[in-house]
Amino acid sequence: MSDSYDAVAVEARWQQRWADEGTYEVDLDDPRPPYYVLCMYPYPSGQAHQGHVRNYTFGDVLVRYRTMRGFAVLSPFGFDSFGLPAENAAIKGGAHPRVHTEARIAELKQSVLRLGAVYDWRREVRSHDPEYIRWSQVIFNRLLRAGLAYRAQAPVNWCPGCQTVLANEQVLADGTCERSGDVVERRQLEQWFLRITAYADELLEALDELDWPERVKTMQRNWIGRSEGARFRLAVAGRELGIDVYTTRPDTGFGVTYVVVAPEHPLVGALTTADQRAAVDAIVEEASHRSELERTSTEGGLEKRGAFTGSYAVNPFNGEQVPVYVADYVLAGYGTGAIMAVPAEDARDHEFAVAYNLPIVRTTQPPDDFAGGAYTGPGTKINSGFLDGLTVDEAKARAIGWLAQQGLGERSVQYRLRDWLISRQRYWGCPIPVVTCPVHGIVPVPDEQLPVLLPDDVEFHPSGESPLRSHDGFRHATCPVCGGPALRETDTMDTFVDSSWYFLRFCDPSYDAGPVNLEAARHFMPVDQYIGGVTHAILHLLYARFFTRALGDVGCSPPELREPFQQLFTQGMIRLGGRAMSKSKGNVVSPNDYFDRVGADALRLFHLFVGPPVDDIDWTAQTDEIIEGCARYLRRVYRLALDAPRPAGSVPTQAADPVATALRRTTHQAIASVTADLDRYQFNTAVATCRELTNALVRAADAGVDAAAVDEGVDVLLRLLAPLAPHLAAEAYEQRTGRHVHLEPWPVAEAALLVAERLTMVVQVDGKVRDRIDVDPAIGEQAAVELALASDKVQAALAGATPSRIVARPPRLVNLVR
RNA sequence: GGGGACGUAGCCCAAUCGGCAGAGGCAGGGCACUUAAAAUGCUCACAGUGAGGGUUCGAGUCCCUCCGUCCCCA
Repeated sequence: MSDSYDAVAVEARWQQRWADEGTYEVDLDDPRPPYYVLCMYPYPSGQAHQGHVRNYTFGDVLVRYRTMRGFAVLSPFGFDSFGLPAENAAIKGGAHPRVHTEARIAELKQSVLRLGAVYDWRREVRSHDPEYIRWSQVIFNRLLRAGLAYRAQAPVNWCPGCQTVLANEQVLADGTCERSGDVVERRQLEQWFLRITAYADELLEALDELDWPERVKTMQRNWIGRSEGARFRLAVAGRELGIDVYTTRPDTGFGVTYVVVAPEHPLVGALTTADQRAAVDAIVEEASHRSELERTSTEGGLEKRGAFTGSYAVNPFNGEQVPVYVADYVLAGYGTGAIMAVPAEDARDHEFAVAYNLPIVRTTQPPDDFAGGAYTGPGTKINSGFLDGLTVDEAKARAIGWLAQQGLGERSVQYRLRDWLISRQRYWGCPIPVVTCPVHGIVPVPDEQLPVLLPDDVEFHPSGESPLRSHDGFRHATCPVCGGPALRETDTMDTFVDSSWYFLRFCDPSYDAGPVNLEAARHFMPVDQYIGGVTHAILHLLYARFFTRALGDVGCSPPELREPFQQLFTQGMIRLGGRAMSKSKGNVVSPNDYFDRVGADALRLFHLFVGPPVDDIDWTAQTDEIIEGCARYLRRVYRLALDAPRPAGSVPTQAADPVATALRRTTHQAIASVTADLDRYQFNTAVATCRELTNALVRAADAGVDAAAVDEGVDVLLRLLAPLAPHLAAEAYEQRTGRHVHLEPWPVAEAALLVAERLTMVVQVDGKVRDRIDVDPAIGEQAAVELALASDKVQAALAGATPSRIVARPPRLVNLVR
């Protein structure tokens, strides 16, 4: 039964062989040009899910394809092994996070191996490894010394149920904690920050040069949120106080009819008069319970979300006194935490003004058909004193100049981006390596004493409080400066820190003179192809870009390396029942069942074939049938490879055998087409082309077409399939030729065979197809028109009329217009 | 509310520059092989491109409006 293909056995054998022979291990001294392919390293959640399969399949296709193209492809793998789920499991009575995590890693790794995706496993990195912790902490120390890490008070998301600060993404849209469901509060706490804002401009500008999806670049631009405007000081009537405001619309200064300060603004107390105290306090109290999202939304109106402080500010533009309000729609963290409100030209100010009966003065003339409300478009300035008659843009510049001249303010650039809060009151993360000494204050733990490791003998409290706080052995340390007693920092780092530099560590993961081997990083970086989910479009990718720059600037990485990921590819999501497939939603479909039933190649082929890699896919009732069809196709290829005639001399010439040449044409066109598709991530059409070639070869073999031409086609087919269905291609190729397909060069198309011998030229009369004529592809315009006019069908359609216009696009089309 | 992407056979998807709407597949019908079934092979049908308008000799492709789905920002 030579025809039967046992996918499971064959796949296991080749996986073993690639590992044993180190087929995909590369080193610094490799003479081939380097190429770095990387899939985002996963959080180890146990068995792989289809999203992993999709991701690693795409990556593996590129690794194998680039290898056949002659590159030394660096393809490492690792695990983002710190994080909340493991700790939450421990709190609920599960195993210790380390035990839990390592079991999950083993499971996930098993799935990845069975997928047949190839990695240089010598380079495996795991965030919770002591060596990785050590170097993360060294990096922290460097950033601290350079002033890029600092400690400060900041308003944070505090979950009273979990007794910890939450990251923004752990707060649900309704302002509750994703874990406990408690309403998240805003609190002022001392936290560690990384100064990503120092790189805001650079991170923004460099986006232009990146070969990334436009969508992702746009998201990053919005996230950084650069805006230009003015910052100036408003005097408070009758008081020795000034309120600093920031505005992107200094041209609207004459339309300011009130001023708003954020509930957390430091001047709230001073501005509030005795009779307004109760109302203001109520707003401040309420705002502390609302999420930022709720506060900046106008959903449900702005009534009851602000209060008059009792104070008045002076509008410097016209000298009028305007009331100062406290309202939750102004955030303390953006700009100066206070705004000049222009209800005529800002939607939220307008809504607030209507709700509180405040005056509205237009300063830009809206168009005649304007429906009313706030007008934010361009136009001529009105009611604006010295700005009258100017355009909005002219007025902005003039207003800023005037403010500066008066000594009131200046041009100012603001970013929406804030510094990165990395403190987590959690156990399962990289400890922040500092101690607090009563004499010397905050002191970093010296490099030679690193790593500061997590103690294993801890108890997890259902309250959610970090076990490090109550672990005396960890908590009590000695001051590195004086040797006296000191308290160790118990906060750990956000896991996004770990994932911000792992790609640099992969270049030489055993390097022990620093976090990054500069020579290896210069050799392999930047990552040529980075592949992952679009869910990381903002945070991970922005942090990684920041780290790459910051590490270079503090001497931990090549300083000339500014961008980590040259080319980014973001794959689509997998949905089941209309929702994203994810473990937390409990709707995952395990790949392991498919490995057992139809083999990894069939599942890979499905993911490649079902649609464009960027598109989301739906896992439906039809999915299993398509996968079954992929398995059927692979068996068909295997039979073809075993049954097709072996070479019998060289391929015949065109003149000697036109049928064989037609087959060769199909073969070589397939090479060109698949090559172009793989270069553009169009895996679905690459598979379609392979199937087309297969159909042609099966027919040709059955019809007894020249054996050498069929043999050439089968040889090419198996090489084209090698990146897509690596086990089957390897097995079939070895059976047929005795050689290892993954060590073969990628096929090259013969240019002469890419041009069709004959083409069908369409002849239209008045745009309607009237005839199709077989022509030489090199036909000239005149000859094409002559042929068209010679057609009986065309003459019949013309009905004796002479064309008034002839559009000739040889060799494809001639259109005769009456 | 603002910005963006998408909408092609029953279903998933193709269609370089605006030039024959169909490459590939799933499901379905028929036929061959078979005692039968499975497996395999061959074969057939199925849409005029969400709706409407515009530009053009010619529009799935470009422009406008509307509908629907998804994403981002508020």
